[in-house]
Amino acid sequence: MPVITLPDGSSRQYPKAVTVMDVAADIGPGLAKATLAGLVDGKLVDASHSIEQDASLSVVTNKSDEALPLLRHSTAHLMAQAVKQLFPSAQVTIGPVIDNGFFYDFAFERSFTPEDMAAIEARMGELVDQAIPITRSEVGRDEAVQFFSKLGEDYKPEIIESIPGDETVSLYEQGDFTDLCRGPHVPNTRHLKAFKLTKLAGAYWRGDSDNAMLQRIYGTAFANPKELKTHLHNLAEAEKRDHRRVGKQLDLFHLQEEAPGMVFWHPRGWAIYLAVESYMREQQRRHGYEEIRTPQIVDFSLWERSGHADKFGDDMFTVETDDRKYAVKPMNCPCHVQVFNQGLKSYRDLPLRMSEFGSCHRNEMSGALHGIMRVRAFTQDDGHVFCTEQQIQQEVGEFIDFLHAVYKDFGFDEVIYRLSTRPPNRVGSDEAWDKSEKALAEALDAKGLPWKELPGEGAFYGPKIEFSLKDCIGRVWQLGTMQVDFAMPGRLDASYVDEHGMRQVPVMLHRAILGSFERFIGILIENFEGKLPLWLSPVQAVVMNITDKQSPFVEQVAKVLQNSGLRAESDLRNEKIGFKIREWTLQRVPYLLVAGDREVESGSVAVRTREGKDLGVMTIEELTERLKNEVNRLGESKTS
RNA sequence: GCCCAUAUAGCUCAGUCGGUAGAGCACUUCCUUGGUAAGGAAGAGGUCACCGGUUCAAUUCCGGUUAUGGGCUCCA
Repeated sequence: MPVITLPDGSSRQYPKAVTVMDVAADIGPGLAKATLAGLVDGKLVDASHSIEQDASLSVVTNKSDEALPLLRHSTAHLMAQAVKQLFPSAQVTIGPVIDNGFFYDFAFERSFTPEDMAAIEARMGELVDQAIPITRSEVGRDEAVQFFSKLGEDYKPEIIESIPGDETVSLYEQGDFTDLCRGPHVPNTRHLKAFKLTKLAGAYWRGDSDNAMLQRIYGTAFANPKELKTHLHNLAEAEKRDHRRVGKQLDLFHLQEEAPGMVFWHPRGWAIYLAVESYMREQQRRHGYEEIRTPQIVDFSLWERSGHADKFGDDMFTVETDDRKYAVKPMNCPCHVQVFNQGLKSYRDLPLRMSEFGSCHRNEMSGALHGIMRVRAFTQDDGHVFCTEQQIQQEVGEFIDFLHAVYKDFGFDEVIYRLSTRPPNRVGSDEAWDKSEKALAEALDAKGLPWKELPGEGAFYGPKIEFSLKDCIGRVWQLGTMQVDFAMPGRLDASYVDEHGMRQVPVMLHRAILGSFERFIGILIENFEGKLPLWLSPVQAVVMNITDKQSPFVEQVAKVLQNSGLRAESDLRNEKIGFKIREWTLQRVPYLLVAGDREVESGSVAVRTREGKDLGVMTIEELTERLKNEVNRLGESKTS
């Protein structure tokens, strides 16, 4: 006699076990029709789930928070059913829900085409119209393996093998299609009425590049067509922020075939770069870093000693002369150890902080390149701290504060924290790894930051904290990093004299805040849609005349602003003021300054912001003062 | 590197069922001197990414290369 408690606090008693759907029907036929699943004691279950004992129940309809993943998962099955009907020889593998949608991977003798995708989507629509019931059954493992083997499915048995022994194996059947699945699912295909297949891609079976390449179809689904439409619209809008698009519009940089993955910075893009660089230079100086500069090419033997050649040799650019082989440096750390090694260091010198805007080259795989976010030539805001084991925690803590202060100045607050721990392929003792992983985890916890562990993702010489941000369409990019390294200093013979006069090997912390200028500026552009705060804007103000009469005055104003250290330009073109305003607004110039006869008369300009706000008339002194103050306030002026 | 797609004027794109191409914006010149998101006219501008093949003829069809885009894998 289960008593079912509903979200409104009311309860209903039943003489025997009831399903979620029974209860929904008991409440009303309208609810039964809308029922997708149930939350029984907080656990999401099928509408057909039988409730044997007293429980709380919340009926899930497409208005519930739980509906979206459910709909997407069921839509993935729907897609698989359509694919199996259209391409019977395709084999099904996995089809999970992901952020904003789902995908399903198929093994098929050929690649799917965009036309196939349209056909699949059309068939999915037909299956929805057929209102096919979706039912769950639980089976034994052997039975399940046999079932899929008989169907000629090679991948499903492999998945069944990997299901933990104490978990039941369940199948979901909808018409002529049955899939292995944990569930839950919607009770009928008729509930799936707002979906779209979005892209085709290859994907390795089990994410391993040694395995077969499968055909992945991505899609998304929503509770109703209106939400789907909104989502697609938002996505299209977000793509307008793409740094490649904005970079072209604002004439910031370009890339070309002769130098794949290497940025040609144009004057305006370089102005941003320089603003970021001089800011970082000053910040690092204030945080006790000494800036250095090390060679661009270094004999290959150094990379052999550091261990990089072994692991990354194929990805390094090399330069060969008659009798020597050099590597174009892929990173700066071994060079920094060389600087550390000059002269005898005392424990009194530690922690010793070194920084370099280090230009690095890595021959990244062609498929990895992405605009200026993933390139082959980049400059890191690199830094290394040589310290003792006891100093690690303190240094890591200070670094995290430093990083936050910098991100705040750039207007970034949604940082993703991840701790990557020991990989299978590594150097250094387990004891050293234990210590360094613990040091990083404790530093994060001490700051109360939410972090996720990425097991096995650490560098070969040590664990690392990754500080990441999202781009315009939600892709996550690593910017900052803090890595503990017990290995490299020893390999490269770094040492200091401790308080007892004994030689000790220092610990080395590798760290970056921006990561690379290229990626950071890419993220910056997308974050602000090109509307950078004043201190980063490549052109901070444009002074324009209304007729030729004001030209000398306009040039004079531009000069005054330039002499105050502002990036100002004049626009004396024979164009109407409306045209100039439009052009410079589209160029995201923060301040548009107009001088007509009236302003010349009073030695002032009419000030308009790129947001279209009229700030009235200001004298040149007032204006200069205002702009300089705003520049000094840095990131507070975030506008997006 | 792997799977798929794409490559036409400076930019955004159209087009050619195989007969060497077009628009808008930008550019140049001229007219216009106009007060806050596009004033008007004329002109110039393309080995249709590159290399091969098929063909009387290839920008178009086929193959390869390179680059770019979306994923996968990788990311010291």
